Amino acid sequence: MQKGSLYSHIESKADLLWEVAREGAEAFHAGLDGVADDGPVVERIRAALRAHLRVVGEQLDVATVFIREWRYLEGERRELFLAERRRYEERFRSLFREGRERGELRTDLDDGAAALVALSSVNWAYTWLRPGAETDNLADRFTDLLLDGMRGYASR
Amino acid sequence: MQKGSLYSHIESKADLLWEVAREGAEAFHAGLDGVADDGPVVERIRAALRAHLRVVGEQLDVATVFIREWRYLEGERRELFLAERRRYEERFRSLFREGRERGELRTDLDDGAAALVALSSVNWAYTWLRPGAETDNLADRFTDLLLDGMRGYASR
DNA sequence: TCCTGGACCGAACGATCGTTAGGGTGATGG
DNA sequence: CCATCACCCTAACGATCGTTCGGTCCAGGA
Repeated sequence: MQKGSLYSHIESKADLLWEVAREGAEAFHAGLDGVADDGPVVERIRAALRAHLRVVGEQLDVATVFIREWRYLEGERRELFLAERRRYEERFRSLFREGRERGELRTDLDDGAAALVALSSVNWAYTWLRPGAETDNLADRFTDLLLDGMRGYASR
Repeated sequence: MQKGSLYSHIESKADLLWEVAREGAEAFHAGLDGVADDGPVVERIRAALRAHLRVVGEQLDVATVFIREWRYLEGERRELFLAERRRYEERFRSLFREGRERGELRTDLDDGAAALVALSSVNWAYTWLRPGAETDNLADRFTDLLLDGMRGYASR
């Protein structure tokens, strides 16, 4: 397709970015929607990381916009997107908070830092993950590392 | 400064990118050079994460090139840079490997995954860290989370 | 069958980008 | 005091980018 032909599908480049950004928000939130809202928090965290990495692996371009390229949004759209993004991060964080409150995670857990480290790990994957690669195993390795840590042995 | 004036300092935009990329490699490797090569591995990991985050906080633009923008390098420079970057990651990984071999970290540790998660966490900071912000505390929070994990209590 | 509409092409537009050239300014040192 | 040099400016160039427009092609419906 020639560059000009694109404009029978979109209104402007900014519009296209906005559409892809919304598609990304939808995909990532839909991933979290598939995570049970009860049961062991540890398994819900695993499911959330799997869902996130799955979107990155299966919709790499959309994920790239949601993760990084959204910052070229302008005006009100930027604010609307940021609200969705903060909501996504908050949904993650509340997983860790709930785990701490229920005693399934350390009672001294800094859930903000925990969500940040977990999301950093899976976000960064958009820079190196091959499109279409298998991601569930990777997500599980991340989950085990984050939950059990690197030293000593954990309770599992 | 007007854009044209820049060219009394550089040869081309590509040259500038190359210079900043090398400056980044130097800064990050210098950070690791400041980490002791003996003593408790756990403290060396802490020092390495501190050093990395310090570069991100103090030289955000240089760090951004080292972490992400290097991919616009072309030809041989790209290969040279990638070798330096791989070496940096390998230096990190060898920390975790040594920790495992010495029994200071889990004997079943996947040191590749460990280095990936640790570096992802600190790399991602270039997207949100405020330039000049204090980073040592943050690095310590990351270190504790990664080493001790999120569930149960660890040996410290 | 013809007509319509959607998808794409090809060429062009103005704006921006990377770069060059020529010139001005101000500090430094012989 | 003048020459020099580093540093920056302005103006312009060609290339690329985002966008528009007229036209072609083709599938589906009347």
